[in-house]
Amino acid sequence: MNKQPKYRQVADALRREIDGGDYPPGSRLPSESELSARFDASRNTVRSGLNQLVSEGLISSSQGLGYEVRKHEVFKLNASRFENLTFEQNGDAYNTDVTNAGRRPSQTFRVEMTPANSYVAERLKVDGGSTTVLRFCHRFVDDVPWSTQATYYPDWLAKEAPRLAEPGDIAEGTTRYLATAGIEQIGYFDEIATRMPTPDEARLLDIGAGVPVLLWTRTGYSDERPIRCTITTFRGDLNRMNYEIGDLSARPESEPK
Amino acid sequence: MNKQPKYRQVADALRREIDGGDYPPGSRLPSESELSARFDASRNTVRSGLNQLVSEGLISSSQGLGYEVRKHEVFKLNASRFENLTFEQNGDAYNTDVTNAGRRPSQTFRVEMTPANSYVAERLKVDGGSTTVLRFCHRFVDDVPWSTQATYYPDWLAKEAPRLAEPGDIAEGTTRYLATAGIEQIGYFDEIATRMPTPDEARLLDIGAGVPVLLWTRTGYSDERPIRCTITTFRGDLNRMNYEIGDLSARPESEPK
DNA sequence: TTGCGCAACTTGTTGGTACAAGCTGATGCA
DNA sequence: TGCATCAGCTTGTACCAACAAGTTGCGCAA
Repeated sequence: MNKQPKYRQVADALRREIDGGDYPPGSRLPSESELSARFDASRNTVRSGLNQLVSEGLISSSQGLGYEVRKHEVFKLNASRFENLTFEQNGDAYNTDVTNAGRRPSQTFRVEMTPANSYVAERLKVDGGSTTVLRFCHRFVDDVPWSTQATYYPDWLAKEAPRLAEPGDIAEGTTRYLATAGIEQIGYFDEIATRMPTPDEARLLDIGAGVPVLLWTRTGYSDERPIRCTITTFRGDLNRMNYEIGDLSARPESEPK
Repeated sequence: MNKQPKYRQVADALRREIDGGDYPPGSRLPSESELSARFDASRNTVRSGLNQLVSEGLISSSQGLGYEVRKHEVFKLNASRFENLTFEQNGDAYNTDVTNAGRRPSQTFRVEMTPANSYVAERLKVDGGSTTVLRFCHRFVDDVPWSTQATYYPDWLAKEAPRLAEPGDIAEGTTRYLATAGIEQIGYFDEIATRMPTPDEARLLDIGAGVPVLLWTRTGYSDERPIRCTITTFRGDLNRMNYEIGDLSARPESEPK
């Protein structure tokens, strides 16, 4: 006989049907009571099964509406080209990338002075708790929260490049501005991790249960020392990071889907 | 008043206490009935709250034992050095990396012929369903499942380098073997994504609920065309990927923790 | 025609109960 | 002493009930 618990049978059956295309992305699942009748299980048991799929990120639910099959269009971010070392873009690579994809970018922005936490302090090689300039972006694509980006600059750098600590955009791009101030960024160290979002992140990025975040930390170096640390938090279901290494001339223009 | 539902209050309180160190990694939480008394909530409500923390990956539960605070030591993988273009390692970068970290690596290995799925076919620029050689690794660190790695080689390459399709290791490393066969890998395209594991992946990697997987796809190119596609699936809680770009001479040897 | 409000659906929350199943230590028999 | 068993803890599964709260559309009143 079937020794799987009933709630898991429900989850497995629905997962198969979703994967098989019976319920395409964006469509609605039958209601809990219908499923309850179909599987001859109590509403609680059906809910357990649905909950499983929610925490796998396959479906989402809203009160009064029902369960919907999640649609996920991933957005590709070419990290090795993102701020190319030879071709310095003017900082809004995000804007051009999103616009090129036919989507509408928007963002909120703020600047503040804040003590470095241990994670940032370690990467900037400054003392924990010492002051840093934080430039923070909250980015949207078609008004859907997409990512948050926090860039920390060490105190000594803000003294040499005072516009860093002023509110408002730096039109020519911070990297280029720093170059005019004599600080040239010649290398990066990228770290990529994933985990489930904290409640704060889930709120900021409007992440439902079952969607992990992709954490991207980029530490930029001059020829002497680290000059910035950028921590970007992406919705894991909507983003993919790409790196090109070496000679890819054999690679055609069209990227894999 | 507090308008948060009770099960969330339970989750938030416990999360604070775990983050605050009241329950260090590896320690056990009070039992459901104790928590039920403490929060003046039913066992079901407490279970909902605990379930929340499980799906955040913060705790795990086992029948008969109780709830345990998860410990997570991340393992750093330097992807840009992993198979350096100038310094060809002999393929077991994984073994040396793990051994250097004072851990014990082990793996199972198999070779098979398999039709390419659309994901692989797109990257190898072959027809969907055409035959590929699959070399598959299931890797462990200290007997804990760590990652699975599936490398697909196109059919035409297996004809030029027949040892690819033979079972058993290629001692000098596949990259080096391919070079002797006149196939030189001169560039990579890396894609990194994250999502919740499928039930299969959860089983293979022994992933509890609430832990995402990190997906790393590396497509290797010769000067003419793609020659391999490696798909690595990591436990997201135990791994972090690093990339070095540009000149990092200013970066000291010691990596950030 | 327009718009308000309610009925009838949906999921969300919380309580209860019962039994199954896994783990641990104590007890007692050989 | 050594080992089997069992009591008493733990979480896992499954059911029931009731009400809260969000959404939708129908129908009636202005």
